[in-house]
Amino acid sequence: MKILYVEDDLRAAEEVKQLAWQEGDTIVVETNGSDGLKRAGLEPFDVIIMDRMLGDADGLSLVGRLRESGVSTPVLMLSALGRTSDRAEGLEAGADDYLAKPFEAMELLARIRALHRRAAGREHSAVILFGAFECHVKARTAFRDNRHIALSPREFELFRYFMENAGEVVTREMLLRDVWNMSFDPQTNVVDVNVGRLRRKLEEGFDSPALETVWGAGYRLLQGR
Amino acid sequence: MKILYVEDDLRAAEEVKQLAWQEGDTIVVETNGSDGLKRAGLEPFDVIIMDRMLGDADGLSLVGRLRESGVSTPVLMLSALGRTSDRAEGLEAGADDYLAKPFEAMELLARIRALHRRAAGREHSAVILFGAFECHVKARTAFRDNRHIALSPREFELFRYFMENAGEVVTREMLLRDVWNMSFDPQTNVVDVNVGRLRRKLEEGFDSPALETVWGAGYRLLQGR
DNA sequence: CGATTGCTGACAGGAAGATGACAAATGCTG
DNA sequence: CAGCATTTGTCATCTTCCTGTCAGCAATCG
Repeated sequence: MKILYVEDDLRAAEEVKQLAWQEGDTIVVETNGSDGLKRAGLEPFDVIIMDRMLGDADGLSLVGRLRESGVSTPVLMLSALGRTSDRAEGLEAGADDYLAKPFEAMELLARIRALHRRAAGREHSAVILFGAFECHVKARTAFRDNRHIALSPREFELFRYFMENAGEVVTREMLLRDVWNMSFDPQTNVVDVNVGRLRRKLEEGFDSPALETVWGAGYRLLQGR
Repeated sequence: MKILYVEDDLRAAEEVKQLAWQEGDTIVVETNGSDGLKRAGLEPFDVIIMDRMLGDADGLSLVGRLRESGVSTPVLMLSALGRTSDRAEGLEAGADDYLAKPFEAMELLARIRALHRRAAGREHSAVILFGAFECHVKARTAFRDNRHIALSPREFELFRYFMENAGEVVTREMLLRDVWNMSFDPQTNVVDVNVGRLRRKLEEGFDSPALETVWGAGYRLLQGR
């Protein structure tokens, strides 16, 4: 992945650069706004990281000018200002994500990667891992602790959805909308029944639970170990 | 060349990484099995180097799962075990080469390069291997466990297509488009019938199944052992 | 304890897939 | 060219599997 990092704090830039290099990404650092703008227009980057406070310019206006000149590369904005209003302001200016300083270099890279995935439109990878679970999308197979689990079409779709939202609460409305493609309430308990079926298959022969019921809200996929 | 190196011994990884970088190759290091698996499913690599002994997994099973999920990137397996039986085991699991520890970083890179050359030519190579199956494209012959299997022209085309997409789900639409060269739905069950015929020939006289029906999706070629 | 929310087994209708029979097309052989 | 074998698409039928519905029961909450 090729990244442009516009930052005047060289110490911070160096740390991120090191880590990115270890991860196999290339980072080009520009230390002021105008050079950054120039560079972004010249070469194609996968992602741009932009500090909000630069010596010669405001990150906000830089993003604006970038967008104006037709550069649609996703931008992650960095700022010492952590207030929610700043975040909103940044996103409004055309940034795609916002991270408050100070941050862990690792966190930054993770956000960058997520941003890139989102932008590339390939949110879905061939393999999704979470806890003891594996979802092989292309092969349409599911595993728990390396043990294969046979799923019906609907169950697999459900499982994949839970894997894509691993650890988060998934509501019945979300499932109806995204798995059943229904925007209305079918007045039945389709979801419950099918989640129940999936749960049984995921838990049969294992000790720890796989799907947790969040009372009054929905369901949540657990680590499974 | 872009290389994925799954290794928990960071010292060893670093040395190889340095050298590879000098040679103009990019190495991404993952230090445990599940991250390695995830990464391999996300990005395309030219070659994967995999340590056999990892903290959280066995390299052998990782290769197996990789192959099952449709990743056909060549894999070089590393191991402290130098016995010939280990080598054979590694190759059987789906690795393409095997190198005993300790090794010279230079030697590793040479092997990697050789592997890549071999694999690059394999795109249109005469032989496709997967599990117990062999497909000799030029000779138009098929084998399972070294036993020859007589196929009709259409059956052979089908078989080759399954071999090229080994481990992944192949839909009826894909088959119609790529094997029958039909962009429309013939409203018949041509595909079903012919897959059935192929299946019978591939399974007659063997214990384990060869073609799995993935309900609501299509078919999938299995390892056959 | 009543009300709400969630779980589960049974069941039926239907969709998806498998298979045997048949026929048209092709190609080989004498 | 006739005769035969092989291939391959079509069709009808049978089988298997999937999945929504519902009713009754269990769990949770106030």
